[in-house]
Amino acid sequence: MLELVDVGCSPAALSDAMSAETATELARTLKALADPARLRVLSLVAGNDGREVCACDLTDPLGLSQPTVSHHLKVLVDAGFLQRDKRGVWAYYSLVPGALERVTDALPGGR
Amino acid sequence: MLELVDVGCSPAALSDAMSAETATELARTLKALADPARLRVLSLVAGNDGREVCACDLTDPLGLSQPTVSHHLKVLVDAGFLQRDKRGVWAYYSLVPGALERVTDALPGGR
DNA sequence: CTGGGGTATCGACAGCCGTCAATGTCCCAC
DNA sequence: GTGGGACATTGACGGCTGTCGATACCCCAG
Repeated sequence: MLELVDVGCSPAALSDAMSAETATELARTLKALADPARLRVLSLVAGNDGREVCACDLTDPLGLSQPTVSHHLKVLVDAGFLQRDKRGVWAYYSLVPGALERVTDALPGGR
Repeated sequence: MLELVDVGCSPAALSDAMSAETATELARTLKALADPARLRVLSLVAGNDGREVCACDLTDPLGLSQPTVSHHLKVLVDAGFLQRDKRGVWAYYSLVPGALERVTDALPGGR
């Protein structure tokens, strides 16, 4: 007999996947990045060489209403990408150092 | 008088943001990554040291139905992260080299 | 050719998300 | 204290998205 069947598909031959919890966590962080408006916010803040950016500076270049900008800022703060510093009437935002690097390192194949 | 008003907020002092088109494009790519199931798929494929992974190997570790897995694979292929090689009845998937690096480089502050 | 099995597609449905107008909150100027 | 302005929150709405069952496609074995 000796049926050396070449299956062409060897199930269960996979090394362990990223755990479901890790994947969910990372996905939540990536969702915070996966929006044009938020990417532009980060770009604006990052483009200012670490200087803080006032919320009032953002609604014009983004072309969005003030509540919408505020919403996006909150998402980025909650995700750990931005930090808020409210001084008096104004709110200043700046990058959290290393936040983006931490995400790219957590990606599959990310070192 | 000499009112040296310190405004505390200097609008329009921002360098140019990422263009709306670039942001939309990058956001679309990131959306493809921002899902637990898809991250685990990439992790499974990447964890196999470049060897191809058969679609039939994926539905079990993911705990999802076959159509759903097929859907996620299509999203990852369309986004340029995976390439499909259908040989006979089976479909083999492998990483597109450099796809992930290209995304991380496009991120704000992503040099 | 016929049957069987691996994949892809379709249709439907629930839940999430981005957006805005309206409103609330809080701090400063007067 | 009173008014105004900057920012946050709420509520509502349309659109997108992940999921599944059902079904179609397609290749190989016999």
